[in-house]
Amino acid sequence: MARTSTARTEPRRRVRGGKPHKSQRKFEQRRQQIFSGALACFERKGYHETSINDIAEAAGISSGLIYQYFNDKRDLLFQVILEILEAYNRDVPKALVGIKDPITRFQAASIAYYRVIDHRISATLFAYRESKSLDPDQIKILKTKELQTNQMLVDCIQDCVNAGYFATPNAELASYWIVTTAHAWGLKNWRLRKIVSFEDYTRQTLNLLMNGMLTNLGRSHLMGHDLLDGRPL
Amino acid sequence: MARTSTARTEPRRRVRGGKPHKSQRKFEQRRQQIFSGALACFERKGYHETSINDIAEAAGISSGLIYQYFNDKRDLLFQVILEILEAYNRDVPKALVGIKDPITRFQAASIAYYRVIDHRISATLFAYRESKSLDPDQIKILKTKELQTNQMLVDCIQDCVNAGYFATPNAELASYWIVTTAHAWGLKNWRLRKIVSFEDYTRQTLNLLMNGMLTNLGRSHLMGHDLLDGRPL
Amino acid sequence: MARTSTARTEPRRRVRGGKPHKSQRKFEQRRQQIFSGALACFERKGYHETSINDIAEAAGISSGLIYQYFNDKRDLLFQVILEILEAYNRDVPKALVGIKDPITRFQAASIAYYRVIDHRISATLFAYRESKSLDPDQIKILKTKELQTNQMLVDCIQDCVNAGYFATPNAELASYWIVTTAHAWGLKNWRLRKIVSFEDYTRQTLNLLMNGMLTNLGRSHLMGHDLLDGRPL
Amino acid sequence: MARTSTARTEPRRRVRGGKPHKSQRKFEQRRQQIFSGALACFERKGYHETSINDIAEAAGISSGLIYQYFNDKRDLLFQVILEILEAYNRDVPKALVGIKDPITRFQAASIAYYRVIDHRISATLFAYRESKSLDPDQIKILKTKELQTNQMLVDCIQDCVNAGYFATPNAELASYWIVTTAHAWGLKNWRLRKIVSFEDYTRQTLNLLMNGMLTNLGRSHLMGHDLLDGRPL
DNA sequence: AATGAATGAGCGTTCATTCAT
DNA sequence: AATGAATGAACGCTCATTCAT
Repeated sequence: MARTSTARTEPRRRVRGGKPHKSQRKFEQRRQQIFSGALACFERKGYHETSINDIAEAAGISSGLIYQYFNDKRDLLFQVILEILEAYNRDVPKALVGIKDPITRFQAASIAYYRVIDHRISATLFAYRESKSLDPDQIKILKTKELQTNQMLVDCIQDCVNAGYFATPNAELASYWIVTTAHAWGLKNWRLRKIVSFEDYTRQTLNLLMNGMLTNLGRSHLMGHDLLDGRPL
Repeated sequence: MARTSTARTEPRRRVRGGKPHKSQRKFEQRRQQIFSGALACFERKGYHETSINDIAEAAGISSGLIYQYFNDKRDLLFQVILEILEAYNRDVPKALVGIKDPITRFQAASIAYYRVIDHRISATLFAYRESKSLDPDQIKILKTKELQTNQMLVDCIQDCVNAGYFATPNAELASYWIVTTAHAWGLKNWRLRKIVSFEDYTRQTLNLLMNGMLTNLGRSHLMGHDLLDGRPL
Repeated sequence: MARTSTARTEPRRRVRGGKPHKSQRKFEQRRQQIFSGALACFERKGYHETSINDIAEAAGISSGLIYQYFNDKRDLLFQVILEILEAYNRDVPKALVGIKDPITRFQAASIAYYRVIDHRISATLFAYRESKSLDPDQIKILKTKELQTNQMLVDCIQDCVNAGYFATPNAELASYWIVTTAHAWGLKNWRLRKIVSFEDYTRQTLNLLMNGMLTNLGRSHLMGHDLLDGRPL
Repeated sequence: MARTSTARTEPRRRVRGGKPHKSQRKFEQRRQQIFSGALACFERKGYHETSINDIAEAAGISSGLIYQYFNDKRDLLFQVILEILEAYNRDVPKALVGIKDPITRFQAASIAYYRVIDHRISATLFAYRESKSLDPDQIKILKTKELQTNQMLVDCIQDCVNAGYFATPNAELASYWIVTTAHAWGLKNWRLRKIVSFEDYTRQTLNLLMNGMLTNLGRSHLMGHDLLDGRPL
């Protein structure tokens, strides 16, 4: 009866030993439906103010059905936040495909990170706000996921350091400068968007950060193919 | 039942036209008691998970009494967050007293800002998380309050720009670099504290940001009295 | 959050560290009110078919209040059954006050036992039916309580055996003959009451059981003061 | 939605005028499957705690299919209890086949009754517990069924009385002594099995009861072929 | 000023039952 | 014949808020 506080991910159907669905397709579709409904509600009203019925309504289904796809409301919250973080994890590497030059890779990764935040500002805010409501095991998973994303930035920075382009004593700290300023675009968007455009914010902030990290070698290496020079980002 | 969406601040006693307190002193004391209890609970468990009874118990009073000092639970939340922001507003100016040099003022203000965050990390996290639960009017007030604090930084930066020490096209954006990296120390403290000390974080991050803003004039002016050079911050 | 499956008895108020009630009297009164309402509902409709709202209504209070006196519905069930068993425990000893003769004591105890069942037939049925719904710890407590009551009968029987009046190899088994025939009056009352009166049932059944246990000494000792001889029981 | 309070027994297929089954055999097989699953669940967890899905899973079929064999969950409960009572009805007569002597018949019937309870203790407990959940019409049917079984004992006793072996004013009451003590073996098994074996319980209890009923004629008639004398029951 | 008993709306969750496939 | 996805009413329980004391 008592649920141990493990970070359950599987929908109940599976858990309870039911057979797999006839149609995995239909199953995933429904899941997405609920996901979208839940995300929309959570973003708008927050986790606690959203009732299961709100979600059901937003998803166009009955409330009971949700429990065939998610263990409980908290599980749904977890899944939704996880999905947001995984989107980060998916988008950043995509931006690096085919890019060889270390500094360009760093710039591309950073811009991608800024962009993914910009595209999902309210989802990002929501993830910041509501993670606290999860149980410790789930939070640990989210943190791990976040560190994975950050690691991609850390790797880019370390490559620049190894190539002699960046001089920064702590690559992970440096990665947090990117992460932090990206998130800041979301967290303080209510004000920032009134004083700079997304492009300007990205350009100026990245320039500032790179300025502080570049060696002379890096600075001269960069000339001619700085991603931040070209007009459209 | 129906809540009008005014950002009520006054305790009910006043509102209802009751007589003034025999002892304003006693009144403030009680208020503080409730404040402290509420903040402690909110930080630990979050707003929604905290019940009025939790707060009453933490404050050592009865639950009913809370309603003589605050209109409702949300009002209490509002006051508590307001108090946190006001602490920022109080501490930063204190650090500037007697300092004349623009760059030193900027550094002192920034360090003060970092420090106030560091001293109240969980309160800061809490304010970030729970502001969403307030009603629009209350949120507007908080934003105004936040802009006031930021304005102090903006002013410092603008003074540096005017003196020819900083070259930065947008002083408010620059102030956000301070604000967001300071907040980041709180928001990502779970990870950052494992890779840098508060002092190192502050020193390195401020150095980075200044590096990108200083003019040559500023750079030479700074020599000899850079707050970030002396060992203890 | 997760409640461990201990057999809680105390009302929540006390448990949660609240201060004791101003008026213990009022508290007990309310508790009794809920008790009576719950027992009435449980007897009539069974535990599962009874909703908390049914009980609240029967008790003339609001549903929420129940949770200030009982931990949950199951706790209420437990308390109610416990109360029933304790009534057995109270009534049987009363019947023995001042009686010295072993056989008379045995008869008096048995009659008392039969009587207490007869007076609370539906409560007895209810206890039989619903104990299964309790958690193991609570069931253990009930079993202990039941054994305490039985022990009084065992003692009476053993005294008779020691005095040479009864010859029965197993006093506890013999006590169960009393207990089960008494319970049978409740369990099969729907039929038994159509073929014998309570008095006749008691008289005939006890006579039968004693017949099988009495020694010749016991039989002659009994003459002249057999409780089962006098007309009114 | 509105349930008419008839004691429906027939599976829906029949009711709705569907064609007869290709294979009555298959039909009965399925029915048994569901029966077994339901009984297993009901005994272990009780009626209310068992969900239709539990039963479906235990029976290895889908939940929907149950409704082609039973009207609703209550109907299934009814059938299962009915089946338990019918097992009593089947087993007791079997024990009497070929036996002529009245007292021996009585003994054989009684032992058979004790035995059938012993073999299905948890089913017996379950029937006691859950009958309350049925509707009045269904309960009436169960009572009738129970009286039928009892009647076999009554007949045996009456035969003994008619033959002058037993002196007991009320044969049905006497039959209840058997029934009651047999059921007691189930109801109080948690304790009784710790103080006597099934054989000892049966032997001692039956001896006790017979002692009280036998006439001198009966007593001398019994000599030499008392079923309770031989070692193995 | 202070208490805490009392309320009752509202929540998350379950599950018997239906029905399209 | 058989499935299991879908429904939605109903439950146990919580807690902000009120108010008699």
